[in-house]
Amino acid sequence: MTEKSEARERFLEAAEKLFVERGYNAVTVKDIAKVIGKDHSSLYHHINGGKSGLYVEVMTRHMQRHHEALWDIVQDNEQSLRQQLLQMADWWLTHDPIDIIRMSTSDFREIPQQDADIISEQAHEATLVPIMHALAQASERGEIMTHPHFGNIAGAIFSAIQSVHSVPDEYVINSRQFMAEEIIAVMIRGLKL
Amino acid sequence: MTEKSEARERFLEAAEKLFVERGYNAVTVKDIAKVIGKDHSSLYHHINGGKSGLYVEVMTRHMQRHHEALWDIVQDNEQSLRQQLLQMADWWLTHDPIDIIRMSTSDFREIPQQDADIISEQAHEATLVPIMHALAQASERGEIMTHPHFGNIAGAIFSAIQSVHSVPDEYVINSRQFMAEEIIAVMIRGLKL
DNA sequence: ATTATCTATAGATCTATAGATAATGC
DNA sequence: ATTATCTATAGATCTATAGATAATGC
Repeated sequence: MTEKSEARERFLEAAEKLFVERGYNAVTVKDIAKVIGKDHSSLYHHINGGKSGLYVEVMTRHMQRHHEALWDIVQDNEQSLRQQLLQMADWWLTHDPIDIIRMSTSDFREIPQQDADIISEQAHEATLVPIMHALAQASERGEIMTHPHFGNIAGAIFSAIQSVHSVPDEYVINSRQFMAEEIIAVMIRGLKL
Repeated sequence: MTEKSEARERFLEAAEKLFVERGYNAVTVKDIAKVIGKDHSSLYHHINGGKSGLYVEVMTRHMQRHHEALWDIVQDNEQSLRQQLLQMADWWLTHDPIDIIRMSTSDFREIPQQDADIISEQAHEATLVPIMHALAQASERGEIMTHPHFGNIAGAIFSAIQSVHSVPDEYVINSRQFMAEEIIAVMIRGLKL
């Protein structure tokens, strides 16, 4: 195995897309190899730890990408909670849904618990923590009330926005971003002083 | 196959529990049979359509149960949106999470699309429609504002409450019901006139 | 010479069925 | 006599590896 390799990178990207879209069990190593037009046996030349090792590597990276993007958004919009949440919504709705429940009830059953714990923690850092941070800043500015359990509220906001993903195309009003905007408006209004 | 049978019913119940908990692909017919201490080949004596037929039958029933429970709650608490939502939250948090995303991106890939469409529609009727109904009633009473897209708001409320399921035990504040109560309070406040 | 890819195949697991044996209903 | 359960096994699929062949780097 080589750490740096064009082919390896393509395997990782294909795997990330499929694992995130369908979950661990609905993806075979053949599915992944097929995406980039190679035989699945080639995958084992580039990846350590087989399918489950691949999942762990790829999901770790996936969460890191979300983490970076979210913190950039938080810092680029420091003066407006609404702006922060709108930008987050835009990011989430232009990427695949993050199905925490599926990960913990299905995917994590197939990998070592130690790895599951790491990915779980990363998911938390990449989703709820940035929202909590934005909420805390906004309450310091007096933009919203202080709330004793911002973690709980952050979870609600995250899931509410993610829910827009599961609206079928034919029921979308204007755009998914618009729907998220409506949800964010209600949430912020409910937190106003 | 016999429609009415003690053993058949036990197979169905075991299957419902496992499919809902883990999703289609993370459950084998052996897992299901093991729960009730029978060989998996016995399952085929009671069930038509094999594993996928079993899934369809069991998930249809699952959604119908939610549907009935939710409408009972709506009708037993007609004068208070808060009470309706609190009761719904209590129901959802004492049952397994309803992972619509997992169903549509993983489970439904393994069953005929026609069946997937039916279950999808049932899930909609069992979750969002009751909330929409409660919201419409509340706006008629003047309890909350009229909002042009109650479907969107209902989706947000449903997902926000469901999100409490994915909070690990050690991070639960008071109880999961209490956390749902906080979320409901913010949502209702955001919808007040 | 080293790295990447493919062919072939082992071994495990999974769904499903045939057919023998056991349990139950009349 | 009918219904339910188990044993045994077929056939498909999946992960993983060994080893031959092709491509690439120096």
